[in-house]
Amino acid sequence: MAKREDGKVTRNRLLKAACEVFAERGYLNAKVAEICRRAGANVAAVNYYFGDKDTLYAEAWQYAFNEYAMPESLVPEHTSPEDQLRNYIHSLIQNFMEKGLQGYFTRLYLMELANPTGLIQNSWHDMIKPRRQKLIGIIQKTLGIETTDETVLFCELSIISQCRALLTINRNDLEYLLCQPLSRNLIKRLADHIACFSLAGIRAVSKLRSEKEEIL
Amino acid sequence: MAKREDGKVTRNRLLKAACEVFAERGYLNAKVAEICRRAGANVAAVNYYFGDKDTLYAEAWQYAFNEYAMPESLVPEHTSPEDQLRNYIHSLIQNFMEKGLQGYFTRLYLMELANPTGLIQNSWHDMIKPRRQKLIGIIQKTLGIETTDETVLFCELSIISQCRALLTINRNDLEYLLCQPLSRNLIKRLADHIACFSLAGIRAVSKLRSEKEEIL
Amino acid sequence: MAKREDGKVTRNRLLKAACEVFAERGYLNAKVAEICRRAGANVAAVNYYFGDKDTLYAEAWQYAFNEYAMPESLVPEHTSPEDQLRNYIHSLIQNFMEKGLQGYFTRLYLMELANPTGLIQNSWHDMIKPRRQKLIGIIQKTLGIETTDETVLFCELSIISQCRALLTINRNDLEYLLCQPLSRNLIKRLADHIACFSLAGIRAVSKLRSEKEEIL
Amino acid sequence: MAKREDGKVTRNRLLKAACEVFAERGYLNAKVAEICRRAGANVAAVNYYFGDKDTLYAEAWQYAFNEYAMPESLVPEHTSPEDQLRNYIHSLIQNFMEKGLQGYFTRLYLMELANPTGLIQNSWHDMIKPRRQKLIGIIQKTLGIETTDETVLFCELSIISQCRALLTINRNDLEYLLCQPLSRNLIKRLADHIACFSLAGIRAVSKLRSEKEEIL
DNA sequence: AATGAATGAGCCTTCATTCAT
DNA sequence: GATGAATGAAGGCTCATTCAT
Repeated sequence: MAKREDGKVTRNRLLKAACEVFAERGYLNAKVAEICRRAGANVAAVNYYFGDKDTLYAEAWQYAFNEYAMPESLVPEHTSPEDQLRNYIHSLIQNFMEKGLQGYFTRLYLMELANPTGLIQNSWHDMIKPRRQKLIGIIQKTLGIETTDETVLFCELSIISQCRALLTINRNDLEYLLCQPLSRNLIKRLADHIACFSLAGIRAVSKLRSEKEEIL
Repeated sequence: MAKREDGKVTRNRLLKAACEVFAERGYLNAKVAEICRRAGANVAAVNYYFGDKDTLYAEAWQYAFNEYAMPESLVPEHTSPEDQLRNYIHSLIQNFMEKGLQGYFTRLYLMELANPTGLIQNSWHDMIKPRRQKLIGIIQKTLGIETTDETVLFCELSIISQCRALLTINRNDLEYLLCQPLSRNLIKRLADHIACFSLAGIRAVSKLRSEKEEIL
Repeated sequence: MAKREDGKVTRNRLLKAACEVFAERGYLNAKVAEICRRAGANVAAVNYYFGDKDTLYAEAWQYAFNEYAMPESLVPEHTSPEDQLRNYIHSLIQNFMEKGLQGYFTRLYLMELANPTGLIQNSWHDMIKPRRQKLIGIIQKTLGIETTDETVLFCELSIISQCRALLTINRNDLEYLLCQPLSRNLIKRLADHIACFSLAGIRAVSKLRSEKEEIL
Repeated sequence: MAKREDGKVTRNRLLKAACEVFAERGYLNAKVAEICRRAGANVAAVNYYFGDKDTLYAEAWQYAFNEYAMPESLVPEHTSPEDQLRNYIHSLIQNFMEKGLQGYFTRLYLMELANPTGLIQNSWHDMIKPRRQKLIGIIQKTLGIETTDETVLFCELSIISQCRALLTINRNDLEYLLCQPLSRNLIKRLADHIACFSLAGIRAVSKLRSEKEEIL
């Protein structure tokens, strides 16, 4: 019985190590040998437990999502939509920028976006869905509508894009662009900026939308 | 059988093939052998003309930038800042979305962002600089200031991020997010959205900035 | 078909084959593939066990030194310095000339001298040290001194040079120079000659040295 | 007519460059590309003028011998055999140790000894012969005999070996062995040592020889 | 006569995977 | 159930050589 336990333990250590290495290096640069080494397991362990590298990758994705992904209840309910948006953006950006276990999922996500391996297409949308709902809800409240039309989706895209860009860019380039070193405070100011910028944006396109509708 | 071409001819064929393959597969997945094959040259051709894969990569970047990148004079002068911003965003996005096979530069750019090879750091900033100047100028005019303080750079980042995101995402995912197929018209509407959204954003943070200054 | 040997077995076969090939062909001409072939192993075996060709080379050196080098106790104690010197030279030369295929170490040594790879500099002096001590001791006794001044080192160099030269020269050239085929007896006479020649040499420079000292 | 001249000029520049590079790096490490570069000629020049690398090597040997080898009349006649031997050794060692054009031949010679390419076996002995005669003559005079028996050849070997060893060893190792940095003065003292050491050696084996003959 | 473009054979190394134990 | 030994396919690079001009 102890042995069966050991099996699961090793398997989990492999998954954790896989998240680390895939997140740090991307799929191609990640070496199964290193994953095994970090997991304290044999070189053959990956093939033994998962069959091959591809399968390990897909399972690591799931694992990362379950273990590290942004907590569901990251946005306090019962506050104004404006505050909710600000909160959402802040928590998203902090999640991006801070090193640590919670960053794995976002990194994997990013890596996959830029270099699609085609190995996780099945689970991709399902994993993303709950997060989207939250943001879309906030946008709808801000706009004062309940439908999910093009305008809402465009706003979602604008907000997500601004947040995601901070991770897409490597630290050096970001510091070069902003002409100052990254600090906790800078990140906070950036989040404030994005919230303010986006809130105004939402409202502006809201007007545009109303005008269009009136015409129709 | 056309041997002994001008030398430059083969070299250019290699560069073109390199752009294709690097853009399609990324640096690691790109095989020197395939580049040579596509260029109709011998496996040793890359070494002969460029020394090694790294150098070829850097030169392909330059080549892609020169051949395919957005034309310098993309924004008509003598219009209102609002129109200039709209124009800038439209041309940027169209460049991203419509070039089809010829969007090599943007693809290379993206790949490098996600998986920095560190091989083009020297030329990187130089290639980007003129484009930035243009956008920063527009933002300054919109804000009615001439300095390049944090607020300006934040706005630049917000705008660029929204545009770039459209390429970060692969076509299928984008269509999934927006719940409709990509069309010329959709792209136009998206550009309009980003312009409107951002213009309002700039103005909003402008106010914030003025308020801050008054306090100081 | 004897797969899954102890691991050490294959490793040792590789080391032995490496000694052979490096000794026969020198570092550059030695091909990893041939070493593996001779060891009955896969091309990747060298990488598996040693990481790369350089490390294999360094380890082969150690192996050759341990396996084939001249036995420590080559000189009987408690005899006159003259006899000891004669013994030392005889055993050194015999070691050089007679070991046939097993003279790996001396061959490697020579190859390295002529084409320094810089890969064994660390172990080099350590491996040589004990042998030197023995000879230096004999020379000191012959000179009747205990210090290790320049004169002693010059004598060491003279003696070692004469012995080593017999290996520096290939067999054909040596036979050409001496106008007779190499035989056990010729080697013996050569060793006698070097011993006699050197003994007289040591004594001569000894006198020179005493005279110098008197002047000072 | 000027063109035919150019051909010979280039050919000679190639030979000179080949001597340099072969002497510096040995046959295997020498790259034809570098030889051509140093000669200011095309990559294909070696093959054009000499057919292949091997032939160039052989011709470079001849060239080095003719151009750089020790001058015939290096030993003043009409002095005592002792002085002649001292002179011979001094000039030989200086020839070895000093960098410069004259060192090429000796270096090529050495390289070939340690890593026989088998490409110059034909000319080898012929090129060496005149130098040997000079030394053998001196030894014979010192021994007071005219025959070239084994004893004479052994002495020749002993002397040459000591001199050659100074080049066989790389500078660092030599300084390590002698516990002091190489200086012009040290080289002079070494040459003195070898002369003194060898003179005594010759005389000692001379006695041995006489005794042997008496027995016979 | 001489050159620069182009080639191909071969080498070292990497790495996911397999297999006997 | 799990491991360490062993493999093979493939990649980047070197370099002497060839060939059309």
